[in-house]
Amino acid sequence: MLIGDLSRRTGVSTRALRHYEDQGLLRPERDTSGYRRYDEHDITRVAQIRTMLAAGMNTAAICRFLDCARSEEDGVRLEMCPDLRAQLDALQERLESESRRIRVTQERLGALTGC
DNA sequence: GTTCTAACA
DNA sequence: TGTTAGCA
Repeated sequence: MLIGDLSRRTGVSTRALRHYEDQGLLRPERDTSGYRRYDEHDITRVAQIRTMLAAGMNTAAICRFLDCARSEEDGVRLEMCPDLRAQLDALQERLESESRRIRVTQERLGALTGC
């Protein structure tokens, strides 16, 4: 299928699909016209990418661990390995650090407004 | 009409 | 990521 078809079937813009390719997340074939050709497998692949992005992973991490993704009935799951475990733990720590920073800012704002 | 690359009022 | 330009 062409990029337009994949875009419609996944709800992801053609711009984003090309970007994912630039980031090494997708490697579509090219026909004689230079048009990208995708297969059914790419549909689940895009879904996995979206799920991983939504979970806070950057494209570099997704590129490294996309093959660990498993699409099941209830959603996408990652097959854990020590390396991936470390990556996700580090991400979790950054997220918690940000949460604390936001909380402190909220408290300062509260003190500022007397609330 | 669709895709491609490149670039940004 | 959107959008637009100029092609094929």
